[in-house]
Amino acid sequence: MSAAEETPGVEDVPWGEVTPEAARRLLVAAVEAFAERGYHATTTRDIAGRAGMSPAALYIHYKTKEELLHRISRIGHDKALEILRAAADGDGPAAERLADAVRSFVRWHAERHTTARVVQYELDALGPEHRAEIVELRRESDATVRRIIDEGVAAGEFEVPDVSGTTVAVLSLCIDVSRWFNTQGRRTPDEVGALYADLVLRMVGAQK
Amino acid sequence: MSAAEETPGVEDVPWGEVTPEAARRLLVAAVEAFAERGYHATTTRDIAGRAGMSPAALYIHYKTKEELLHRISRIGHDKALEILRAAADGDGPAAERLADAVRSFVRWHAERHTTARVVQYELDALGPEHRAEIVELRRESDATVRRIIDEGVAAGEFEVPDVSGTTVAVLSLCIDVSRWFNTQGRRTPDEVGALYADLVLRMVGAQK
DNA sequence: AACGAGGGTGAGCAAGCGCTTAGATCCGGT
DNA sequence: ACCGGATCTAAGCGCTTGCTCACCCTCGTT
Repeated sequence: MSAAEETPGVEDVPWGEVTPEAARRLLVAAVEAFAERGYHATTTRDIAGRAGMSPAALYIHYKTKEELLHRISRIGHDKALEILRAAADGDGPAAERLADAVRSFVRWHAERHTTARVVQYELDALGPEHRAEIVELRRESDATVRRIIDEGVAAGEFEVPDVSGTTVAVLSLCIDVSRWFNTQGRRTPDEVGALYADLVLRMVGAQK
Repeated sequence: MSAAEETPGVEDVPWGEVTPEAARRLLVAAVEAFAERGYHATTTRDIAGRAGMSPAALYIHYKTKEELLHRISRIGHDKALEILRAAADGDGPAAERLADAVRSFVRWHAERHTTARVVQYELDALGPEHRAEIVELRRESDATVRRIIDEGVAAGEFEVPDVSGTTVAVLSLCIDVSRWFNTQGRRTPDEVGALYADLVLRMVGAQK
């Protein structure tokens, strides 16, 4: 178990960086709606309604429905990448850093699976420029995980025949948690994180 | 390597079971469109256009757009389950059967990733009864994989602390191949299948 | 007291949606 | 030669969509 209790600071609220307050309410409503029904099946009226506002209010804070998705996707990817980097930049052995990365990354995808579902599975609904921007962030996530595995192999901690293939598999495994994870299910985010960290260590052939 | 060569029989053509020919053309067009843009972003006019027909022609062969998705989903899930069961019902050791299952399941998800993407990720667009029917098929896929792992543990071949969690992870890993796999990418479906079979054997602690 | 800027609304526009209908065309059976 | 069913189309109906516009309300400032 790692340090998880903390004083409620400035940016601990999930969408604390989004202001003003009405814009945040709209964004939170959009995340819920997109996660439940998908971007294309969600109407701007539905989003505004969930936020307790008229349909026109949405366009005071966002130019288009697509801009809303982009904001969600951007903030979510930034957060995901930050989580991976925090673990990767530790100074323990590669096995420990990889386990940390998977554990916290998976925990985030489980705990905030509504957000993660939108962030990870609605990429294609973005316009070309916005999509390109997000794809670049994903490349950095990939590079971060790959680096840990590379270092583990170099240090003789891991035994991995195909580093880039294994990297893709590890990220895919973690991301897909947001698709099947259910808050009403048997497992807590912490439990899934622990299970997945163990599975990934096995995948890279780390000795226990 | 398992038996995979067979004489081109009645049902080897991907959508051979769909008749008449115009209905099949529409269904194939729908698979492509749904995979590219998602169910909700696809219009009936687009589907009919890809099949070289007028929008109204669709409704001669299918009652609604949702019925098209259901037909695709049903046939796809049947095929996926059949693949898993063929491997699970083998008579070798559990490790071999698990590797076979993952290899062929992954190969299908890579080779036919357009179909698989629709089948695996557009479940929520189905109506309640159709969704329930498909969910039941997924439960059977889960049970099939779990059985192999259970038997491997019982035989002392595997070392798995959490069988149901590992089952979910294995299936999730395989299914997500259809999301990221790209025909233009570096890897062939066979290569991904082999890589994933190896990774999964590691996940269950099979001695090599 | 008057102001102006920003946040909000009700009504509604143009476009596109899933789907229907009336009628044309094809074609094997008698 | 004629029929009847199956297949397909042109046109379009009723509705919803993303988004806009003219207007109103609430304030801190002067």
